[in-house]
Amino acid sequence: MADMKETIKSVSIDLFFKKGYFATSISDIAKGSGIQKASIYYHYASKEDLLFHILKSTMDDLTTCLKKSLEAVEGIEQRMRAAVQSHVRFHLERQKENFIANSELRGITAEHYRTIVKKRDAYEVIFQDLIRVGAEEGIFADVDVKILSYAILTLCTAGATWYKSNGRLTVAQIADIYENFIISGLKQGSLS
Amino acid sequence: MADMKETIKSVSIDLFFKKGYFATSISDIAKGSGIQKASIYYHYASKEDLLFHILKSTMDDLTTCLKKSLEAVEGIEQRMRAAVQSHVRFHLERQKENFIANSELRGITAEHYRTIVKKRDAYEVIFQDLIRVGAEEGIFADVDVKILSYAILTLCTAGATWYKSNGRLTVAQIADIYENFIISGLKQGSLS
DNA sequence: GTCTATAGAGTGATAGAC
DNA sequence: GTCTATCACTCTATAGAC
Repeated sequence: MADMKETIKSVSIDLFFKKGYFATSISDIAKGSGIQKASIYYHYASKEDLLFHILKSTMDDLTTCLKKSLEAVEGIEQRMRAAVQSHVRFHLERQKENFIANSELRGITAEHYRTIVKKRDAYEVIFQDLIRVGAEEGIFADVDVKILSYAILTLCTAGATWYKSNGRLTVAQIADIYENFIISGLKQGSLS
Repeated sequence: MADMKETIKSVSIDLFFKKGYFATSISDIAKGSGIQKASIYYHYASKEDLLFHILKSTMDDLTTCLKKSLEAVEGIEQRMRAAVQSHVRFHLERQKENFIANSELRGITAEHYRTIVKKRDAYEVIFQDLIRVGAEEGIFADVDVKILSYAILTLCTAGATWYKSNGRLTVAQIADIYENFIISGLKQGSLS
């Protein structure tokens, strides 16, 4: 109970993941946090503000994580492999937040929505550039950049829907499976 | 206004797609249908009953569509290609229902949930069998059947999130892109 | 920083008239 | 088959005490 603001956020992530944003009440969050519901409003301006905080920090951390993963990697194929690894791992390791980030965008105001979508677009562009340059260099097949970038991202994001941390496969194993599948799909039979 | 029961269902699909199940009220549905909210309950027992009707018919039609697409097709690779085409097309052509089917499962009762998941599992098994047999026959690489089946299905389902019917690509073009990407990913560089 | 109390609106659902 | 009226409840959010 060190930091109540963080406790509330953490409890909210659990509840939004399990029940959904609209199905979760401020009362539920208060109960989970061990305080009265009025006290929530000392830490967050509104329920929407709380959701926005979760979405924003998740998107920021996701982007930071990707950029860090690409820092020292050279060559388009290796960079794409690193990008996929980063994306998959982040989504599995912070499963709940990522699930919320992908399913509760309708819960935020129009202005906040624009902020999040802008961040998401910038993230997508990094993948799109990798696909485009890879195709230009002949490493990848001549594919539709937009569609393939959505495909790759959704594919990896999907893990956040069904992944169980005590399941059959580790995060590293799942990331490897996706990495190989995606690289093969991008090459479409052309030589490496 | 021919059949009010169908009108209510159709209006609900639009609203659940746009705002989400929990964010949509019976009052909203009544307004959209041009009747009073009490009249909804003549046609459907509850709001949850309405959602379940939508989910159930979507899943049934999806499965029917797949089985029909596979009827006369021979050879594992061709069958997988046909299955992917069927899955993508159905998801793009009935975008709203499919989006709801993939995002509002938390809105139904435990018993109804089991009914839907059972249908979904049976659908997934068709894809898993194709991957498994394909790998046994050496047509596909020796991949993880479960993970790859989830990957393939989510990939195609994703279209329902971003697809716009007046967009740059037709349903047929998108289906072809996915088909090639997936088959390449399944083969992983091995010969056809 | 957390509490009790409550405002004010909206919710799903039902009763009974027509 | 649709209506009006209403029940019983829950919701987000605020006021003001401590």
